[in-house]
Order: sequence, then structure tokens, then C-alpha cells
Amino acid sequence: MSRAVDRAYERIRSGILKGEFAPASRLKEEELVRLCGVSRTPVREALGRLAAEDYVIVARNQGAQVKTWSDADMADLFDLRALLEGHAAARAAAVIDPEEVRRLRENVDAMEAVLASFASDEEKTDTFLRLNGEFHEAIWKAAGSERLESLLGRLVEQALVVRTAHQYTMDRIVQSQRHHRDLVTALGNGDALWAEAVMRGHIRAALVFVRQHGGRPAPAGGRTSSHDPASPREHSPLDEKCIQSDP
Amino acid sequence: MSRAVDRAYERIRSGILKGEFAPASRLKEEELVRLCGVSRTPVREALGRLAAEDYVIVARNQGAQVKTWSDADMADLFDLRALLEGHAAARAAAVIDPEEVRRLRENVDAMEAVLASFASDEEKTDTFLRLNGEFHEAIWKAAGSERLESLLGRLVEQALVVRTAHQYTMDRIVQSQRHHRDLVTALGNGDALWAEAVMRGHIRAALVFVRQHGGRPAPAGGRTSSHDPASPREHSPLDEKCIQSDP
DNA sequence: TACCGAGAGATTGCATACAATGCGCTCCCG
DNA sequence: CGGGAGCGCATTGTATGCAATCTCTCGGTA
Repeated sequence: MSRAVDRAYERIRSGILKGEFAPASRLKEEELVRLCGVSRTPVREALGRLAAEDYVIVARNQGAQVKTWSDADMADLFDLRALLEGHAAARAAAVIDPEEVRRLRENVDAMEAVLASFASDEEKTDTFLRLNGEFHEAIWKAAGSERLESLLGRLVEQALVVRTAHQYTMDRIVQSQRHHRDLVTALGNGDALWAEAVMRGHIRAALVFVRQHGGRPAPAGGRTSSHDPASPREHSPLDEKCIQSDP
Repeated sequence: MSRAVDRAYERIRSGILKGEFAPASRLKEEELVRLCGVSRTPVREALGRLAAEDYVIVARNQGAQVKTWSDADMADLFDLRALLEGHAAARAAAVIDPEEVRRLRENVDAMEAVLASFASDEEKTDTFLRLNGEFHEAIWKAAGSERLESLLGRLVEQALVVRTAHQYTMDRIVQSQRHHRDLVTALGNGDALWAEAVMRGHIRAALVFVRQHGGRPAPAGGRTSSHDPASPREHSPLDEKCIQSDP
């Protein structure tokens, strides 16, 4: 950790992800300096990185603003995810080795076990989402393209900006789990077409779900014109829970 | 243009694209300061942006290095381009309006006219590549997804790092031109499947060509270990020719 | 001769000071 | 009373200085 820059980056990013900074709210450098305990130089660098990753928008001489997401943006996002994750699944099916398939199957079994356990729903969801994230990442990695992997990492993270991770119903999770089972089978058989099809459906289903349960806490208003009526909420020094991808 | 940062960014980026900075060569901040005529702060910011766009790699306390591309990287790159440009073409076919199709056809006609003209081969290639870039970008835009558009913009730019734009044979260009004709027809008919198929083939053909004509001037050696034996070439204050995407 | 370590120079990382720009307010004029 | 120009404050953009870190060289030892 190059101390200052990374501290600032992580702090701001987590603030956006947790909703501490409302969408479309302006991020003033001095504010972030106080918040992160570093000087403006690393804060600015962190903002630059966040802008490159589409978390914020910076306008010349007007600083940074948390990016808002329209319904169309969301649709585009999941469209691309379906395409790229499907592609990754197909590539993975062609080259994955049995050992890795075994690990994936274990992962799915673990998810199954969690669902069947007696933990609270929130606890179940938590663990499930963590395992789910690992499952998807393993498939990206198996596809054997660094570029694809990093691209998907970014896309999935962006999908997380629009909602917290705990809006899942058990029905939705069970549906996901069926997809996961199918995926492992397809991968085990080296069936690229099947794997791609299942993965695409898996992501499309996620989009439908997100839409139905309206994960967007923010108005889909204009980009740069709004005069920041929504001031950032107070910083709650709570948990830094690891958020994972949609199931 | 926020003067300093953009000047530095453009200068360094063009230097990389033109091969003024050899792949894997180290970019020292003081050097760039002298070159760009701005102080280290904007230079560092520019390097950050270039790193986010995969032009350079920055290692902690070790500065920036021009990124090198392995054959596998190139294959991945064109794989993704085929997938995403194909997707863009399919989306475009579904929603494009006749007016836009007409403009595309005019563009293709213009390319045809250039090829049939009496200009020198180099001149022909130049104009053709410019028109070709406009053609592709128009299709991305017609697809109606900002995210897809910017993603493709980046991917195509990265493909340009590995070679200069003038290694094209007339054979290759004529083949491209046939693809372009087919594309316009497919788009005009609203035939998404056809458009996607043609576009995929179009990009795959580009990969095969780039491979055959070995566009990579750099060794595909390791990333961080090399001790930068290749010092940056002297700056030739030559043309700033607009480089366009592969045909 | 090969290897290891210490020190000096070179280079990056961070903080702060200063300059430039934009925004909102007030005050004056119609 | 409404509108516009000018001014002052808030915020961002750039430059520079100092501290931290790395690399490269030189000397010593097995």
C-alpha cells in the first residue's frame, strides 16, 4: 500500500459503494483531505483513478461528482456483462482442467450447504454472495485472458454501486444456485455453447431482478447541472464488509 | 483543455503511439517535465491516466514503463474486439435509422472512390484508414450504448500501439472493403445476425493480418524485470498524423 | 572470481504554497 | 422591481520543496 494514495482511494471508493456519498453529490477535495487524513495531492490522484473507473465524473474546474446511473446505463451494463461473462464461460469450458472443475463444484456445494443451514437469512446471504463472487471470478480466471478478467471485475463492481448487497430474496438465490449447478456441469463437459448460454441467462436474470427490486436509491436526474442539494451523509465508521457480485 | 495536464497527456500518448518511447522503456518524470514543459504534478496525473488506459504500467516507487504486448495479449485483444464490435453491429442493426445507413453507405462509397483514385498508395491508405475509423465509430454510436462505445474506443486504440498504421497492403484493404459493403447491407436490412457475423469475421481477419505482418516492433519479454536497456529514442518533431483503426 | 552489503546518487511520493478559474452575491442602473 | 455588471469567496489547477525509497556502484570477504 503506497500509503497515502491507496488510503484515499479505498476510503472514497468504499464511501461511494456504501452510499455514504449520495449519487450526484459533489466531492470537494478539502473535505476528502479531512476525511482521509492525507494531503490534496494523493486525494486528487485517487479521484483520477475513480474517474477512470467510472465511479465519479470530473468536470474541469468543477471537481468530482459521484456518478449517477440511469435505467439505460444499467441495461447497458448488464448487456455487456451477459456478453462478456458468457464469452468467459465459453472460453473456460474449452480449456478448464478437471481439478478446477472440482473446485468449482465444491464451491457450489458450499453455497448449497449455506442455504440449507440454520443461519439467519442475512448471514446466509452474506456467505452466499461471497462464495458467488469467488465462483464467478474463478470462471473469469479459467478463461485465461487477463484483459477479460479485469474488464469483468470493473463491470461487476460498477453494478454494485447502485444498490447494497442485501436486497436478495431466497427465491432469487435458489434460482441462481440452479444456474450455478448447470454451469459446473457444462464446464465439466467442456460444452462451451451450453456454458455460454447458461451464463448469459444467469446475468439477464440478475438484471430483471435488480430492476424489479429497484436498487437505485438515487434520482436518475441530469449529470452536471444539479447543484448538489444532496450533501454527503455523515461518515459512519462501521463495517467494511466485503461486497460480492450478484448471484 | 486544462492546459498542463492535457498537454502532458497528449504529448506522452502520442509519443508512445508513434514509437518515440520504445515498449518497456522507462518514463522518468523529470524527462517528461522537460519534454512537455509542465511541472511534475500534471505529468504524474497524465501518467496515471495513461496507466488506467493500459498504455503504461506504473510500479510503486519505480515509475512508469511503456507497456509491452505479448502475442497472447494481442489475441485476447482482437478476441474481445470481435465480440464487442460484433455485438455493437447487432445492436445497431436493430435500431439504426435509414438516414444513418445512408451516411454509412456514403462513407463506404468514399472509401471505394479513394481506392479507385490515382493517389499514391500511402495517400490512399491514409484516407482509407481515416474513413474506416469513422465508419466503425459510427456503428458503435448507432448501437446506442455509451459504455460500449468508450470501451471499444479504448480497445481499438490499444491495438494501434503495436504497429504503425501504414503496413497495409492493397489486398487487405480490398478485402476490408468487401466486409464494409456487406455490413452496410446487413444494417440496412436490420439483419442483426448477419451484421454481427460479418463484423466478427472482419475483426478476425484483421488479427490474422496483423499476425502475418508481425506488427510488433518490441520483444515480448518480461514486464518489470528488464532493466530498460532500450533508452527512449530521440524526439523527432514530425507529423502528428491522425491514426485510425484497422480496416 | 563470485557474492554480499553499505553508501551515495537518482527518482518517486507527499505536502504545501501560490495562481487561475468559476460561482454567487451585491449594488447600481434602467 | 427586474436585470446585468463587477467584485469577493470558494474551489480547483500547478509548481516546488522535502522526505522516503530504490538502484547502482564500490569495496570487502569467502
